[in-house]
Amino acid sequence: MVERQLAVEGKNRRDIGREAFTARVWDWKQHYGGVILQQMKRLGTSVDWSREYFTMDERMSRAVREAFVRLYEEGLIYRGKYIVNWCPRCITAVSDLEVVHEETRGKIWEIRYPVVDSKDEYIVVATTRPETMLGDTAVAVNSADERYRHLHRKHVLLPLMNRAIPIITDDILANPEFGTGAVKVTPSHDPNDFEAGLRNNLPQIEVINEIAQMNENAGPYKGLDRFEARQKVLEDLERGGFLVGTKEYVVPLGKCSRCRTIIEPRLSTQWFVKIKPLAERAIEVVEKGDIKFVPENYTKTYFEWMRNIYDWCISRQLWWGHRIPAWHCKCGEMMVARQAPTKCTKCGGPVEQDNDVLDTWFSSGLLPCSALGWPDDTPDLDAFYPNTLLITGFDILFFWVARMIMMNCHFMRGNQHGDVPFRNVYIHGLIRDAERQKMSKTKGNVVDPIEIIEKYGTDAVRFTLAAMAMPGGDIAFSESRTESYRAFANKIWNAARFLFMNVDKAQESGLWSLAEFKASQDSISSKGTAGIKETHSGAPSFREAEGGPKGIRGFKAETLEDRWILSRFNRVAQEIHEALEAYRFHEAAHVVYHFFWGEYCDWYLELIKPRLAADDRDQGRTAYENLISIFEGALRLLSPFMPFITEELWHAVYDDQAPAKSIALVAYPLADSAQMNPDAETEMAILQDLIVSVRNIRAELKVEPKQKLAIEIHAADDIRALIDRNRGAVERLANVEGITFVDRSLAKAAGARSTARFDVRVIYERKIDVAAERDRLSKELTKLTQELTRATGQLSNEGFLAKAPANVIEGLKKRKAEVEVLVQKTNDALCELGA
RNA sequence: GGGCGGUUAGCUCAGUUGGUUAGAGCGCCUGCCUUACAAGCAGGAGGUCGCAGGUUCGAGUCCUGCACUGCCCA
Repeated sequence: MVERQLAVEGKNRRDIGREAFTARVWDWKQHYGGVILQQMKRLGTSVDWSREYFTMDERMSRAVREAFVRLYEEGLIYRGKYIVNWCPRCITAVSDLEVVHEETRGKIWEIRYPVVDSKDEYIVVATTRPETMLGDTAVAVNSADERYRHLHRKHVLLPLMNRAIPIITDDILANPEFGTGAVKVTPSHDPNDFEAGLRNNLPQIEVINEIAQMNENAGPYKGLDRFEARQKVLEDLERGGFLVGTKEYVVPLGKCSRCRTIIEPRLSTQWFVKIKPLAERAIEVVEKGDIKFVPENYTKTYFEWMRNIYDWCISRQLWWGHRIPAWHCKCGEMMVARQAPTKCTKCGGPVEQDNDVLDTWFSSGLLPCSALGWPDDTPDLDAFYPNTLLITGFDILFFWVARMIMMNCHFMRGNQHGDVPFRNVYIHGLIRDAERQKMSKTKGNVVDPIEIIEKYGTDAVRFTLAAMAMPGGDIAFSESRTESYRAFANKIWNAARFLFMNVDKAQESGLWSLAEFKASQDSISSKGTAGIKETHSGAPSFREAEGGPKGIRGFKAETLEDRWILSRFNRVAQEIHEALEAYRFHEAAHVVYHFFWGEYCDWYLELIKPRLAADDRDQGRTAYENLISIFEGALRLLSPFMPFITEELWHAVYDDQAPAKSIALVAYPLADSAQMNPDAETEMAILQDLIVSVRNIRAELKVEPKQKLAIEIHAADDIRALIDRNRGAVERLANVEGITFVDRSLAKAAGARSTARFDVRVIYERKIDVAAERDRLSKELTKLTQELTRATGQLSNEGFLAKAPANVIEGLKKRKAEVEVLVQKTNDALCELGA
């Protein structure tokens, strides 16, 4: 980024020098590093700010030097002249991972090389990079290729350079099936040719320099840019009659991931980590399950890569980064040391530090232990290593995760709590932009979270991300989802307004006050705060809260809706707990959303309204107690997703006398199975069904919303009793005045609805839309009949009865009975309509 | 070329070890400013789960092939 700024000023890093450049990078870091921290704070991340560190801190540098020196001493770091991916723009080597491959339309040229001492005989080779022929040192053919058998051990004359080069056999490089079966070999400028060159002891002739210009070995082409040279070479080949043909070809081009410049494979002296020994252990720990990936299919990707790994080029010809702790003397001696030597250990002469810096991932790879104080034996290291969980994106699985595993397993070998850097790796999807493009600093398509936060609020943004974070999938950032979760935050706020409005009234009349709620909850905070303390078991931290209180305190389940909401709360707490344990954040978000909006607000608040104003003081007090205690529990459930709004409201619920400094510090709700009540849930479902049915009929009959109507209900005694007990609720929520129970079935009646448990009819004089009703009923009948056929078929299938689990059979029987009733009722209704 | 994933409602996507009626948000249609909330409430329409086979009592879910598509690595 700093280089880019310099480019705008018309400069490059060499113009200003190493020192000034480094200073500018620090400036940049000072400025933008702060921006990132600000973003984290705005996002409400919960981090231990006291342990903040920066890659270039002295602490980190010490760890890096220690790691480098140890690996060097163990023979796992070596220096050598190898072919590397070279970016002629950055003027540095880059690792394999930093090269992006792109398929580009290009050409392939066929060139003939005359055979020495053989008139009119040629070998035709094909290349996509004719300029590299200037550095050719051989032509390779397959030893089994009959076409060239007679030419083994002969030479060809390299056109333009007039240099005799040998014809060699190399079965790895030369594939008889491909093209002419003969290939030119340029050990200095192609990785495969480089290997072949080593196998065959070929000279390495470099013809391209560090900034991709032809050098003195390129003879007349010296000084030309590589692409200009390509044109010139082609022209000269053409003129000399060496160019046989040209074909269109899709060329895989390697480009620099930083600047998109085409990578030039180039020989240079670099530092490497011998990776195989480290990779073996890193594979083993994952195989043994010491480290688990979520989602687990990344394990396969990981193995795939680790088993085909190459030595890691760790040196960079850059100026920003950890400098390689090696010192060179004019006498040729090289010293690798933790402390800078003052003079050469061999000749006593002055020494100079190696100019290269380390690949940034070298220091990042140490992070799990270095951030905790390694190489010192610190209390932090003892307490927190191995870490429980690493959360990251799959795009740096190899860059970072794999290297952390390799390096930490190596340096922490023998650690009493285990050598692995972490137990679990949660790999989240990437947040992509609207076009599903990966966001990146260099591409400049980054959506600034602050902007979205300013538009929708942090809570909405966090909830969106949680709700869309299904394991393994990317998130195409969608503002419409964020919008709906902003509405959710608003819903929570409005629910709170309703509560506090009523609480104020109750407080004024001396009926009830938040102080009573606080008193009933005191025990909540006394036990188990949400477990910050980590264990070496690697268990998620919220497990720690299990010793704490369960369910809802201070709740008096007096009515059906009380028993129902209490049961639902506990079930939801249970579901969220399970979802979070499995890193299924989207499921947890979904469940809590539906609970709060679809159950607490839509039903419980509506049902409890009359009780808040009841004449009976005890009844009123209970209602407030229940209302607030569920709300408080819901806030705790919601707080990890929406920390800001829940924090604010939570303190308000305790009238600013909260039992802890923050909602984040109290126990996360735990389910209490004793507070679950399946009967209440079933009964409530029937009531909801009834209310919805009536609303439904009213909508169809287009009854004026304000007009209350009487209804008739036909149902079995127990259902009748249930409805009777909750008569008020039905009347209010279904906009009904007067409920009559009748003994005759209402299935055939107009303006009626039937379920398996009841028939309900709205008494209304207006004619129903017969055609529409018939349409609806026959559609339903089709569906029901299909279901009945399926169920009957299954239940008469001996295989099913023999093999299916009992509860499934039981359930199906029950359902079949219901469907039979419904088919009957629907048929009756249709008959009545004259169908 | 090798590896991994995706294909479910108009759109964006859920749907864990196969099990009763496949869900959500947005959008759409109808009606409501009902004193918490119009960023809302009530009701509704909309799906042969990519195609073709197979395993099974039972397949959106498992297997094989195909089509289209995305990503990673060479």
